Amino acid sequence: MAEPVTLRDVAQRAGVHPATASRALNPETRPLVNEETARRVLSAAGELGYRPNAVARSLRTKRSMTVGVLIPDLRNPLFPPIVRGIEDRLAPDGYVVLIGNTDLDTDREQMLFERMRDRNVDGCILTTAQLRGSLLAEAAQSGLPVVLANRLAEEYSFPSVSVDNELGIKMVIGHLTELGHRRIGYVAGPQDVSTGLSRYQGFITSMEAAGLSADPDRIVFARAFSVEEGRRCCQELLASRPPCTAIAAGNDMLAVGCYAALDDAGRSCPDDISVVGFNDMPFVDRLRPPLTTVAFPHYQLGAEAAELLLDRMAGDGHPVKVLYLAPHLVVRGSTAAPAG
Amino acid sequence: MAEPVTLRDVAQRAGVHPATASRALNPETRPLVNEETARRVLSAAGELGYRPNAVARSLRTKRSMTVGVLIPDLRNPLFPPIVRGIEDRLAPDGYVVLIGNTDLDTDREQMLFERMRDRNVDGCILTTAQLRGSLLAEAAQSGLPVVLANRLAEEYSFPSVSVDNELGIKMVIGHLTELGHRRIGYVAGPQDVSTGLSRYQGFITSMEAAGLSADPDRIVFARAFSVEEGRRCCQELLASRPPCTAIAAGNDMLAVGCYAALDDAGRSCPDDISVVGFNDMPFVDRLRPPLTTVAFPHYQLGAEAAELLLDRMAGDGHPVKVLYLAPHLVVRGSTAAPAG
DNA sequence: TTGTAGGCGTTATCAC
DNA sequence: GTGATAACGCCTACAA
Repeated sequence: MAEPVTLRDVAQRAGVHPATASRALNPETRPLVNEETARRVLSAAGELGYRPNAVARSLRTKRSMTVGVLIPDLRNPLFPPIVRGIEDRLAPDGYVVLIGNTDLDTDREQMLFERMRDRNVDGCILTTAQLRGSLLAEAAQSGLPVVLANRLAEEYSFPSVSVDNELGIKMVIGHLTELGHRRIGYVAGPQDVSTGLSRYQGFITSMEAAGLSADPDRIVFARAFSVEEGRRCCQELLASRPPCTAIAAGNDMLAVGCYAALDDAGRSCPDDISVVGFNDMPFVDRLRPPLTTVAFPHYQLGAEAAELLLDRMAGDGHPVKVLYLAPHLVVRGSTAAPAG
Repeated sequence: MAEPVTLRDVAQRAGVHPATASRALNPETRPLVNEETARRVLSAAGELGYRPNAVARSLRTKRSMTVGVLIPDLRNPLFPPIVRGIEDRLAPDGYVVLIGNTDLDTDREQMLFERMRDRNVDGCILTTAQLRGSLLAEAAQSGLPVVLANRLAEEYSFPSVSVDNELGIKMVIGHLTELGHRRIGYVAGPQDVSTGLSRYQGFITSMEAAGLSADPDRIVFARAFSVEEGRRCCQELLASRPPCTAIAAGNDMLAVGCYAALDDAGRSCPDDISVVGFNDMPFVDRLRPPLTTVAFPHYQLGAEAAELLLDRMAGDGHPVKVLYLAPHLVVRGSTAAPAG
């Protein structure tokens, strides 16, 4: 196959000691070595096709130039742009991304986090942490640089980037009430995840602020941010009396589930019932009907999280930053004035 | 912060030599050590919360329990299920996944592949290789276990999993001709990628087999598998005379682009023009109109690729396997009989 | 400016 | 069955 070229090989060819070769090859220490010598080393390295062994370097320097990214499920269209934003911000600095899907399963989260730590990652971006899971405790205690993306922690202080969920929901309720809706149902996401909780709280607050009752009969809790759960919850809502004229969903996946339930029940959106989502996932503008939803810049959220992580890893004692991205409402075809 | 527990710490606490502790901790070599001693070591490790340092181990053993996955762009909904399938198949065996988005850019491909090799990955899954790019040459020469997913190599022999693209296109043409279409346009994907090329070839072959002419005026080549390119190509097709009554697209992204171009032009799908995609990406069943397309099991494709890679990494001299998954046509609302 | 030496945490190969 | 030793490839005081 192929014989790996090591620093010794380069040094030998350049006629210098490996230590000198190391210094010449490393931009940081290059000034320490004679220009001419450095040139010889560099060209020897080039000719041999030398690539430093990142593992050996990592063992020595305690830096792996690798970061871990934990997400619930890549198949949720919300996450690909976030991951992409992370990678794009990190790649120019030489980092590479380890990815792990957790399914919001505590054990799996734990396992993946440990595997990443074992591999000496320089930092982690979590979009996955349960509000009070042991993962956050472990992360905090480990001293590993950790940044939260699209999530907030209750009890620990991590840098984070997220959306102003309350504000987003407020926009949703504002839009629906303007259209004339009064009986608004809510499909809430899991309450042990910060996005689920804060949007739910935002719903309650906004409804009350609008002088409407957040009737518990018109609130259903999904066990996961999934299409299937959205469908189930919507079915329940359809049975409530008097019926809702609009449904707000904790995220777009749940909203798509509502579409499915409405189809099943032979109800039309928005003629019979309006539906609003949250996230503005890719392609929801092309659903039938196009989904009215709360948008925020996903890619940028990832990029910002990466930026925070870089700060953190540089360890310049920056204070812990908590960033909020502004949401905005995108009105499309899934909302209309109530029928009556 | 936290003091990392090393093998020496465990050994010391168990009152044995580090080498013995190592043997006791490793299932493979445990039989070599006294049961009682092993027990002591294990419990010492447990009490201290010992986790072996994967980097050090990797330096020594030349295995990193890490595999690299290169894809064009995670934001193309085709890839998340594939990546997920890969991870799920690999995780039980202790592997972790490094991911890289290449945008089909040769330099970026190269860079990411090298970074992964530097980190001593045990293998790579490529869904991204240009047909004749230097990446494949480098991969072949490196001796690193490499598997192709959703791609085929022209000049090298790699294990691979892909769809039978010719067959898929044949189904598309069969469906359209049955509906009565004769003037069928084609939005071809990039020809330097195997999926683009084989589907294009399949189109030509199928058209001829159906006794139709594959008129060059009704074939447009996209420079990328993107919505934007699909839109552009469809615009061109709309200008051809006599006009097509149906458009087949090289993949779903291009088909979505066709939707956009039709919207722009005020043409209706399927009333004015039928559109067919390829891939059955998630959510295309919920587009407006639901997209008729060629489906295949994405998740399973990833899982199979991972399986092939595991074989390869085990190095049991298996012959090179080339796997094809059967496609099937999913007829939805975007196709209908031609207007006239 | 360059060479020497030691060690990062493991595991493999010896001896005992 | 266990301990000693060396080495994986690199970096970095320190000495020259």
